[in-house]
Amino acid sequence: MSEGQARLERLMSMLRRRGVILPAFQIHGGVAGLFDFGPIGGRLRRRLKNAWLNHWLSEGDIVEVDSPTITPESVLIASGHVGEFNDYMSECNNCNSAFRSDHLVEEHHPNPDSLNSADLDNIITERAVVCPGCGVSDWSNCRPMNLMFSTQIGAMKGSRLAYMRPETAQGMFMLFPALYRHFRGRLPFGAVQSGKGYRNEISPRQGMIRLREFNMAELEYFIDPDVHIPHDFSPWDGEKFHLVQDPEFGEPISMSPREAADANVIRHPTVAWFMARTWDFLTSVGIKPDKIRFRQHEGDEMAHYASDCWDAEIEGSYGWIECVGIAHRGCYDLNAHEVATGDSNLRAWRSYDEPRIVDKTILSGVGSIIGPTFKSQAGLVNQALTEIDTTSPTFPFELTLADGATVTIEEDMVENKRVQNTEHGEWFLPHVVEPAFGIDRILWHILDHAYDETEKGGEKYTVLHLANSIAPIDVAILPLMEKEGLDSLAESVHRLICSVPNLVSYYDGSGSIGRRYARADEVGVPWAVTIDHESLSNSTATIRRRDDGKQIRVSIADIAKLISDNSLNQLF
RNA sequence: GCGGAUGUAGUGAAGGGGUUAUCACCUGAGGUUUCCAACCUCAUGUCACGGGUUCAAAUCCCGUCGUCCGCACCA
Repeated sequence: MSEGQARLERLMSMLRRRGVILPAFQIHGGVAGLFDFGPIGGRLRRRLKNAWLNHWLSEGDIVEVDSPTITPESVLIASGHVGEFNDYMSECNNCNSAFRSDHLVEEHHPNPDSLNSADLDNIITERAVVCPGCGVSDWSNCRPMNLMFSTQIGAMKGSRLAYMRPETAQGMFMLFPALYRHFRGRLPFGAVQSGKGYRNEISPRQGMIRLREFNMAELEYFIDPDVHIPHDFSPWDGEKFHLVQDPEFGEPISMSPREAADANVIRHPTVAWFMARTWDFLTSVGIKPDKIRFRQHEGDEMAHYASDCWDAEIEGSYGWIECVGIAHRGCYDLNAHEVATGDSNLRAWRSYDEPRIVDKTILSGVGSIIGPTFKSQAGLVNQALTEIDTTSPTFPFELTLADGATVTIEEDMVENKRVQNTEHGEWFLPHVVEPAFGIDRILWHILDHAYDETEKGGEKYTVLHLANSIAPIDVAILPLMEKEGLDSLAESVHRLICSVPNLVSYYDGSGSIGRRYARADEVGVPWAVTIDHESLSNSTATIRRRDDGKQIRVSIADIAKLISDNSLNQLF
């Protein structure tokens, strides 16, 4: 076993032992890909999610929403997830490799995605498709592999097929009309949502990296594609981001976000801006800057909805792992839901600078002829006539109606008509830039980067260097000994600190003082207050800094304030 | 799904047809200790589940479930 793997195992043992992250349902045998967050981990994740939420809410034009995890099938059909996730798999009976059936028939069918399982099996058999692995043509029947968890809403006959959401984004698209009203029709604006997402992985591996139920935090930022947003890139002018471009466009390069946007390495400035803000977030919660890179998706790995996508990848024990996807989704989703539902509220209004007087000539059906000729179809014919481009067709011509029927239009059935309209603006589909964060993956890398195995007095010593802002416990309260009133004073300090909202302390009185410092260091408690005899006489206590063990003496009454306003470091 | 490995206290490991299943660390209580995993005494807690063989199964056999590693899959 490599040293890296050995370190990984020691880290995971520690996380289990100390109640940070544990395999779920262990007494029932456990389930791969599902984890519990214990007393330390639960708090850590809460702090991380809060940090994420505050990071985006501080922008001022972004709001928080929350939508259901159970999602009706039709939503996910419209979004493309049902099609994308309902892949058929064929297995080679010779070498037991499994492949996507539609990939196997790609050369024999123009649109393999549209085929059902029987068609796929037929083509594979008739064309004697050979196994890419072993070259033999001996296939099992294909089976659907749905990566979404399905369920029903309601019972029995009245039930409706649904899935556990594979992403939170669709919920935010459903809320677009409410968001649009909330912001009184002014783009750009955004919405964030953090919550659970589900994916029924065939075989989850790599611990926290591939989960079946995971915490995601997504932001949908709605923009007018025709309006240039003047992003301020100056905060990052001194930073060089590690950008791995699609090889088609160029070599990996180091650039500030401003340079990358100007040079069109990042194609949309809003995408560049979100990449920069993502970098801010990751570094603020303790991800090491030199272990972050942005990698552009290559054309063939782009998700079905994305038109340009950059992943923030973080390097850790499993190599470079995608932790954030920043995608320019265009108007894909709003358009898809508009088409699926016919709902007209998924658009935004764009006023023209000047009202436009549109003067045009259109083909108009002559009612006295259209009516008797087409009878019940007459309405559809008139409708279709207004939609054709030309005003001077050659007669007679075939006209296709909305219901698919075709009719023949003679010259005497139509006449040219001049109409004049004043248009003050237009309804358009906003575009969306979506940064999507994998909270669990980020959390894992925070732990991975913070986990420091050092030596102390010839013994192994581990410290978790968590950022103060996300440390699950703010301070440990330790009586030097549990006697002579030191213990009761320490208990009261502990309760005092816990009574302050958003401050968490823990009391530890067992074992030598050094052991208790070690216990606190191992789970990343940044501060340790020690109550000693001097505390009894003058109400002061020592406070120890985790990362260097240095101590200063402060008034007990000041401790809560010093920790909550993060000003302690200035006293050292 | 396939192949291989595997399942023993909170963690990490040893062992094994026989009556109290072992070790270290950890945890708890007491003692000691005036600031960095000290020491002493004591204590809690374990053989994945189900069936079979047997006088006796944690051990052997069968099955199930789970986990890990490869293959494949991974918007």
